[in-house]
Amino acid sequence: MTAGPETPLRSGARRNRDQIIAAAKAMFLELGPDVPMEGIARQAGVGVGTLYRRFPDRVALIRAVARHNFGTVLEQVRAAADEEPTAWEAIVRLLSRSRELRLTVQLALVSPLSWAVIRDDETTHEIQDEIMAVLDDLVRSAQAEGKMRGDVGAGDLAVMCSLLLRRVDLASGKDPDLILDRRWS
Amino acid sequence: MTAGPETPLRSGARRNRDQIIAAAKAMFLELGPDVPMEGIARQAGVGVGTLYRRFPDRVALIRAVARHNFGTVLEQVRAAADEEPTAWEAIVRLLSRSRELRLTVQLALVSPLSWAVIRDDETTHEIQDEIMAVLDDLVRSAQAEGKMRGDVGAGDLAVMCSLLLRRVDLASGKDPDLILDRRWS
Amino acid sequence: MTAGPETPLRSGARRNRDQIIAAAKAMFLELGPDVPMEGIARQAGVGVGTLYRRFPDRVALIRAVARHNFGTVLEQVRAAADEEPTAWEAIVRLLSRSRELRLTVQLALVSPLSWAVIRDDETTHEIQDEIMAVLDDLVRSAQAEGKMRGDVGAGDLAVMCSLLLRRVDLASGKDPDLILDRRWS
Amino acid sequence: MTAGPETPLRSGARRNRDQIIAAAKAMFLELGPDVPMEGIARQAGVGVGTLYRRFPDRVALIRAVARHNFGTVLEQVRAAADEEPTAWEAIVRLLSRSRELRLTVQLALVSPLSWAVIRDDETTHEIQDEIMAVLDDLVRSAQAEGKMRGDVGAGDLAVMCSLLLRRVDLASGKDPDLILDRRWS
DNA sequence: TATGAATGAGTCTTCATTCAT
DNA sequence: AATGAATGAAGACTCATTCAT
Repeated sequence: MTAGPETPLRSGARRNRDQIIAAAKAMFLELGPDVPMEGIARQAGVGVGTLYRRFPDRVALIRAVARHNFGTVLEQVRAAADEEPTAWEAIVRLLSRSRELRLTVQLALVSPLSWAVIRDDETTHEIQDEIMAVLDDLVRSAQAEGKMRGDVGAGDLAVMCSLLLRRVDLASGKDPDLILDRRWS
Repeated sequence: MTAGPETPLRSGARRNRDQIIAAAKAMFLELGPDVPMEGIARQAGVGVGTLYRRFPDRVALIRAVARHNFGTVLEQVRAAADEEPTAWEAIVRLLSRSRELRLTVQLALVSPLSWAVIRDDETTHEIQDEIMAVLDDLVRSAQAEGKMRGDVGAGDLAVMCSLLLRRVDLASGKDPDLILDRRWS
Repeated sequence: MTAGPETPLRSGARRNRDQIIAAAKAMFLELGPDVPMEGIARQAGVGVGTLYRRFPDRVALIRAVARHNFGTVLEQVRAAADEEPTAWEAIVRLLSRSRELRLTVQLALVSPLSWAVIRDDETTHEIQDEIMAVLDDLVRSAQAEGKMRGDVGAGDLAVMCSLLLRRVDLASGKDPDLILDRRWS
Repeated sequence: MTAGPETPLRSGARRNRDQIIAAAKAMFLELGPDVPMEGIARQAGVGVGTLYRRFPDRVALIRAVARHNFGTVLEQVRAAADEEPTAWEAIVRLLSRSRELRLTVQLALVSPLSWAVIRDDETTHEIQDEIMAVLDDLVRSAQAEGKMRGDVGAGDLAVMCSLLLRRVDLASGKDPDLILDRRWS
């Protein structure tokens, strides 16, 4: 018996977990990451107690949502790389049509708390690194395809993505400086 | 008596007001617009009561900070336009060196509340319009100078500034779409 | 299990609710309807949070106390009508010995806030109407018994009760005029 | 010179005082004796500072308003006694047409605080005693005139006025008992 | 294991009172 | 003497978190 007696319970628990993350993601986006935990629980169709059983506190929940978000972005990035005929088209698809990317970014920016949670979560970093690796490949391929200016990989894509996905601390005094001088000519 | 009839009261009150806005601006940036009002008051060196006398509630305070921020941006934009020898250099100076711009933007993005406050404040809109007017002039001049590609005015500058200064609602379903296709070639 | 599915939770909650209303009633009478909510909670033996869970704000609490008060008056009026041998004796019992009636009235008069709450609560009005219906019956019966002057029903009883139980607005300019002329001869 | 240099100032001060009392009386009636002092000051057309110069705290203000109210009632009672041809008519005029009386009463009942202030103010008591003295005379005269039942003086007039003007503590357990038994036959 | 009632610390906000001008 | 700005203590209310059922 590979499937023990716990399987149905596990799947119920899993459903709960997913519903909570989905509800939290939606409410974070709409109302910021300060929404009452009880509201999230209600939206997810569970009691607060259940929410707290899965996620010991708000930070844990934000972390889980962040991982989920970045995980989805990673999937989309890979899908684009796999499915589009050229690297260039993959990049265009990602940048112009990825709503997920923007939502993910928004969560990261939306509050000092969520920013800090993401900054400090190693698992999220790993996902971000995987995303960046795929993107780097894409950029290099696109340049090899002759579809992209040579200075873009470290420039614009960074402005649009790296800024968003990397741990750049906007509040710190250190400007990433956006490589702007080169760009506007 | 050199001073006008209300000068003594006004000057103290004015100083307080400025201190409160400065404190609020700093703390909003560092900790988000949810920082305890009492903390802001302490930082400003006044009692909570004084803070509430000037700004009936948090929204009023956020609004005042936003106006102040955008007002400073406007000053900087005008200063750059006036002081730099060419429009092009003015643009570069603004985009590469304006910390104020980034801070202003950050407040706008940092929470649903501040976003909504800015979106609904007519006075802020007027300042934003003035900023955009100066920027439009600069872009047109830079293009006349031959220093800027013709498609930039409506493109990149918009990506960097318009997105930031205009009332684009990131949370809405409608993508500004970022004119990306043209950009990456 | 003898108890129904919600009995355990409900019974504790119900007890809390009753304790809160009792505490509020007592403190409203002694200190007015402005007593700190926290004091009421303490008196009731619960935390403030519990108080607010049952009654979202002070108005809701005043309303609940008013309904409870008038409900008790209704019970007493009915009891008097049922238990006394004659209508006349029922009336005397009510007017001379009903402490509840006076306390109820006092809450209504004690502050503009409680006055307004009672004035606007339809449920309270319904209870008041039931009270008045029983009283009307009693007066008519007493007159039939020959124990009461014919002009009393619309006069003194109204002065004492109707003024108290009906929605007469003392603060308005319109005098109920108290049918005084007839009375003092 | 009987009128010293202070006379104009004194009269200004007196005007201030009167305005404050008038404003306080109006606002106590409308909003209860908890209205913000600053609101009273504004209504009176003076600064808070001035209000506090005249009345060191809220209790002093309530006391002053109470004295003023009862003083006006006394004037009206005397006027009625003087101007009406018979005691009976004076009584009818007072009870049926004295709006002042009701307002005065209402202030006394309206909150535990004002109740206590009136209960403890000797000056107010003296005014109340004068009022009662005039009323007693009127009742006795009316009875001599044969216009009033002999049991009224201690009964109804007490119910209507004494209850209102005397220091009966409604909240105490001791019922004045309203001499009801005799009344309803 | 899921639920939601209870708790109370943390914030917001008001307003009596003081005091510099 | 009049003014109204400043203060901070007090009270309202919310919500994260715990825990009995």
